[in-house]
Amino acid sequence: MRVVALGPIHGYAIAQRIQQISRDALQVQQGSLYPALHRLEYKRLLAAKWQPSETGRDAKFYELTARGRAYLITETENWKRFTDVVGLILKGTAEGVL
Amino acid sequence: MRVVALGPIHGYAIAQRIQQISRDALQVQQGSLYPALHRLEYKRLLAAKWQPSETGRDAKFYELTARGRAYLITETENWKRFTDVVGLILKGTAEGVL
DNA sequence: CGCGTATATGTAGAAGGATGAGGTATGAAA
DNA sequence: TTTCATACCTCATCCTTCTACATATACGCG
Repeated sequence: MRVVALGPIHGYAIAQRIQQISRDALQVQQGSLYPALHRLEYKRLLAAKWQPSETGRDAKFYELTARGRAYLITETENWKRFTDVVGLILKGTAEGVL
Repeated sequence: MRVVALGPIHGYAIAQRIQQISRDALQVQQGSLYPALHRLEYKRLLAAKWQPSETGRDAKFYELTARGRAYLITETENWKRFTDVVGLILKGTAEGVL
């Protein structure tokens, strides 16, 4: 969703973008990506329309809906809280053993 | 596993510890915790023995094995790499939109 | 003594999502 | 013309989580 927030983009390009940003550290499998996009569309967090892509072929471009934007913000905060807490546990909260 | 790394501890106490460290932000359900401990024990990442707990009752105390210690270290690094990359994407890699 | 509460472990069923494999189709280049 | 990159999709399987339930013991209180 964060990638889609940068502007309308189709699924295949999302995967490339993530791989590129993460310098190949993260790759989203197509078998995960497309169902996920369908779920987000079904929940009306994303909206899709068919348009010719850069290569001239038709592709399904996704955009954030208003709900999607709100959802992304709150979930980003949740993600930060969650990883902060996990970080606390992994660091051992100053009791540094290991 | 990181909590177990602090010293032998039984399942119930692990849940309390995590909840305490996270100031109630994270609570591990018993239905997730016990099967997870069983899986880790099966994979020989944890070892268990029955001992009387602080309250006098018998409880199953878990400890990291050598494999568990190694596993924890590499997985902690993986976790850091993963969350760093997700952080990059969520921040938009300096293209700051949203 | 009986009762409730905190302690302590576990299982079962349903639901959700990732994975790996496979399938389809098009446009461009070799 | 065959191969490659693009672009979409589905399916079976596995793994994990969640909720709910089930069991049992120690301790304090009235």
